[in-house]
Amino acid sequence: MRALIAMSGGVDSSVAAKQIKEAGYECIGCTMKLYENEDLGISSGKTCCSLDDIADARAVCAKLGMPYYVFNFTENFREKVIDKFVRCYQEGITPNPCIDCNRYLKWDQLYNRMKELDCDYLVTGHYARVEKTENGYILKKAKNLAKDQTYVLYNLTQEELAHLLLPCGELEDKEETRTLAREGGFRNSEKPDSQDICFVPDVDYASVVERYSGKKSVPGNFIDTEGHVIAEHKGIIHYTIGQRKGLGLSFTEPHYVTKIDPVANTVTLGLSADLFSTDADANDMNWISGIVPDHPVRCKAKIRYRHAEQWATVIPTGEKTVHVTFDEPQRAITPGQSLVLYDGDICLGGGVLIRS
RNA sequence: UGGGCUAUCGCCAAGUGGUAAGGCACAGGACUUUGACUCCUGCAUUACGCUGGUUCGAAUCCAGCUAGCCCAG
Repeated sequence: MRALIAMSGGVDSSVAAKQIKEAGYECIGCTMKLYENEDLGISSGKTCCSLDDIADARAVCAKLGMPYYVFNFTENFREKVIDKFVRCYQEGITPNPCIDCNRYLKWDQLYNRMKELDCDYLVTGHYARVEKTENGYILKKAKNLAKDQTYVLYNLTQEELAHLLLPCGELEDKEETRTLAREGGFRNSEKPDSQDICFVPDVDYASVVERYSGKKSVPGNFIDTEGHVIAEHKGIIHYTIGQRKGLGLSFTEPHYVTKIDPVANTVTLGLSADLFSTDADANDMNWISGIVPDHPVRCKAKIRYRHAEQWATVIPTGEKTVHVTFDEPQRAITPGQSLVLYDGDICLGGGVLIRS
């Protein structure tokens, strides 16, 4: 059996490679080059495909005795991830580029490369598990629940799951991951976990939006829930629902962004209590089973990566759309973020929240 | 230029003789493969509009000045 291993240069995917190699697969390592680091002024550290990262991945492959390739996916990444990222912010919604990157790069581009290279499986360092049941494949949470990443994998299909191996899903905790990396003698065994948006050099995503779009954000009005103008904002790309910091305004109590109107170019500010609601709609829905339920589904749901899943009732309203009603009001349900559904430790699928 | 009120950190605001609460904002950190949220830490060191006075001791009492607001003009 042949496996193509997607390696970021980080610890997790390096350990994934080690596990698969030791399991007896014929392995090929690869890294997707997603953007020109030089353009963004990125040197190393917290990204997933800087020159240093590629060197790390290459070194691990050499250690494991497997061939290694770098695939240039910069065009695809720009089109499917960055362009969409920019467009979303300009429309006043808040994208999750990691989900798009997985969907369009890993599950589309890389999956095709796997086939072209005559491999049977694609391997990544994600913390999640794939299992085969009598009713098909299921996506399960990782054993290491603290690192579970099923949230960003909800777009997987039966066909893709059939050719996907996620060895990190079986690891108990991060220390086990690092121990395996040390055993392998990997030079990146102590490398910090990645975080932040890989193509945003510092925390300033807004300047990336401005640079890629070539448009300066246009200041507009902060308004209160009654519509009264309070002050001027820097442009809607700087805000997201539920945001408190960076408003530059002081009141007797904390204020949060409760609404963004791209047409009027206004940002509504309200109190924490104004952020809670029970209902939302999502589109672009993917049911991992491949079957759209013909009845309401009782399950748990998350509305952001780091959100404790909550009980909800999900009603399919079309092939690709659902309406969700949470048992308890949820804070800052944000258009552009993903709604992901769970039945116990099984990820049922998910979609993208839209303005209601 | 008659009367009244108010002047404390960027903003709001406690404090009424005993040696400057708190909230917001801001900064740094933690958390985190998205944006947020959250949490932690820091943030007026003789300083409380200015100048004097009373007092062992004042932001807190007194006087004058200055500024702003309000009501009469």
